[in-house]
Amino acid sequence: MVTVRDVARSAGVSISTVSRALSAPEKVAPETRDRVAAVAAQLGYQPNRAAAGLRAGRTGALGLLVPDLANPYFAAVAKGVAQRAREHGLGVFVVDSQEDEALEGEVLRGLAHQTDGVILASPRALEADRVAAGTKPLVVVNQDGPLSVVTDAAAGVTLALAHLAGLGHRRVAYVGGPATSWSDGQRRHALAAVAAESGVEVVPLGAHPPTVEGGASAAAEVVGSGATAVITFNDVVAVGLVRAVREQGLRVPEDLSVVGFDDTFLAPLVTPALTSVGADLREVGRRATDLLVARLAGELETTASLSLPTTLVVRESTGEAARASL
Amino acid sequence: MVTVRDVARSAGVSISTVSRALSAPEKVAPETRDRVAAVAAQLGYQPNRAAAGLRAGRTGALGLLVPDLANPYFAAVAKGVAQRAREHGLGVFVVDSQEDEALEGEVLRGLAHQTDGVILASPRALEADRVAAGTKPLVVVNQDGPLSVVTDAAAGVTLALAHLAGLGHRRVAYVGGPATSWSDGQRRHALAAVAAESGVEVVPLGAHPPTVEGGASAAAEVVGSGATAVITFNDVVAVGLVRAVREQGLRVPEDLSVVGFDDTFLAPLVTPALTSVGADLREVGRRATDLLVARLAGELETTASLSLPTTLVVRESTGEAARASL
DNA sequence: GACTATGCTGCAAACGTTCTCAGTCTGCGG
DNA sequence: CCGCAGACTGAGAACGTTTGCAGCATAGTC
Repeated sequence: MVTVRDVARSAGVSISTVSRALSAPEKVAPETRDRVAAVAAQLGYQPNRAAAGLRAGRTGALGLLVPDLANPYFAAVAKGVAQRAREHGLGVFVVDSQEDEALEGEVLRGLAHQTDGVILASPRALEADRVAAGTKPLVVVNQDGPLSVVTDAAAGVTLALAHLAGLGHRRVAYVGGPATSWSDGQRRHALAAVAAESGVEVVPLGAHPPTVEGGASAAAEVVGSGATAVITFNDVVAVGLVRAVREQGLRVPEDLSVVGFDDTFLAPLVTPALTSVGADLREVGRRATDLLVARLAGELETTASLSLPTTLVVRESTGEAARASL
Repeated sequence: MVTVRDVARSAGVSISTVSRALSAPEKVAPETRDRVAAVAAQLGYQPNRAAAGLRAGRTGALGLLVPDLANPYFAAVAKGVAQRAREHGLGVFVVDSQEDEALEGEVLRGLAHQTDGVILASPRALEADRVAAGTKPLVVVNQDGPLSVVTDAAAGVTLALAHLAGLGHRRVAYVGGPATSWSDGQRRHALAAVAAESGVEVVPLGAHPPTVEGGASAAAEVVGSGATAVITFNDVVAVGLVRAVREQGLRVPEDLSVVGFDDTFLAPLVTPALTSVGADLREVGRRATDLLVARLAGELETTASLSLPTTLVVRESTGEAARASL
């Protein structure tokens, strides 16, 4: 492995100069800088990040904690983070906590010690552990925190309700996600607040797992609620719900309009294609990264919150309310 | 930040002893070890990986290069890697090359210098760059290499063809993926080899992008081929194809049977649910990680290949061949 | 009782950087 | 011609850990 010493020897300068030439070019004479750069390139020198980090006190990497990498939602966020981090010249340590809350705290502490800062994309509220992350900056996604990036749930549900109201729906059910989900809470809250002014009655239903099975298990409840339209916690739940109500002989959207959430790539692929409230999750990842980087550079107060807009993508799963109720 | 010195002072031993107590417990007296462990725990000591890596010559992290984290295929592999790496006490540096081949080489070199080894999940053949990764062990997924984990494409297409033959299909098209894809080549090869003995005529079609649009663009070619069944490069292509042929008034599976590949979580969710040739991609990630770890521990020859079984999951998109041809 | 294993511990040198500090050299004003 | 500012460079100490080597008991062997 070629080190800074090799470059120095080969360029006929000291290691200090090599270091400066590469990381603080303005502090070195132009011709020296060029010579060093040329030699470094020729030798294929790659600075040892560990060593640099050790001395400089920063690791050049940031941590990303997600509950499930295989979930398209988090995958999209992760992609945004990975992408932007690379642009900033930072590495990304990704940890999949496998939805395990206990693991999450432990992993968070571990991550904090080998990164410059952490992005926490877990939907679970982890007040205690977040504090335990210690002195390292922590950016949370779709959750409350000193540094946070959230998607505008209120705007999202407002759009969805307006859309449904425009189609003549007067009674809309909401199939919620896990009770521990911050986003679920935000949506329920927003739904209650917005319902009145959009002239729609909202029927909040119980918590269901954010899976196909969760959606299926909510079918009976939805049908029994007398709603002509339903908003679900996410697209996967919507798919499960659609499938289950179809098996009961109901048609979507003729008998029941369904609005998904997150507008994952799943939404346009299923039949009927899902109308879904979405946000650019990749952008969420990018902005979270930017926020963290800015904080690391000291360009930021210790607290900053960013709300990203949501959109409603209308597809085939929503239509006119044909009947007063089911 | 609490260092090994703090623990040493607090436990009344030297830093060497602390280091040994934590990383080579058998070399230290039981009571000393316990005292050190207790103090370390109490102080919340977390070893600085960068420093440890610097001295020991290993970073305690491995690199994972994927072309697209948001692609369920790679997301599943990544999850397996992340999961198993954590079990081994290793970190994972994830880089998303964004399908950019040029970037891939550069990134690979960069990764090699800040990890102990790299898992390359790119479908593109990168002979030159893989060599450039240098001395660090490299495990490739679904590609040729000294260290590799592949899914058994031959077994997969055999299963698919047998299934289709059993349904009476005599002419089966294959909608291929990118020409640079190693997996695509393997499948074409296997299809040609297996066709004869299964009594099915295989019509290999051109290369298409591995996207919904790619599937749609293949529709005309498929219909024109006179095949009653088609095997696609992956599930997403299958979805696009199904959609496009339906718009031409054909029914799936009545008029055309469709077999996807990879059996991603998409397959059961679309309508009709896709019959798909699958492999446990998470397991692929896990085994790749194990392979790399074994190699790092020196328990392995410099070359080792692992082939994981594939299965055929029969769903709704395949059925009896009703007509001799379209 | 001396000598040698044996088990445990501490000292100090690395690992490859960054960064402070103290030079050295040039050019310029006095 | 001297002094001094300014631009650049080099020596060397740190960063936190691992690890070879040596020291030192203790116990075992003759």
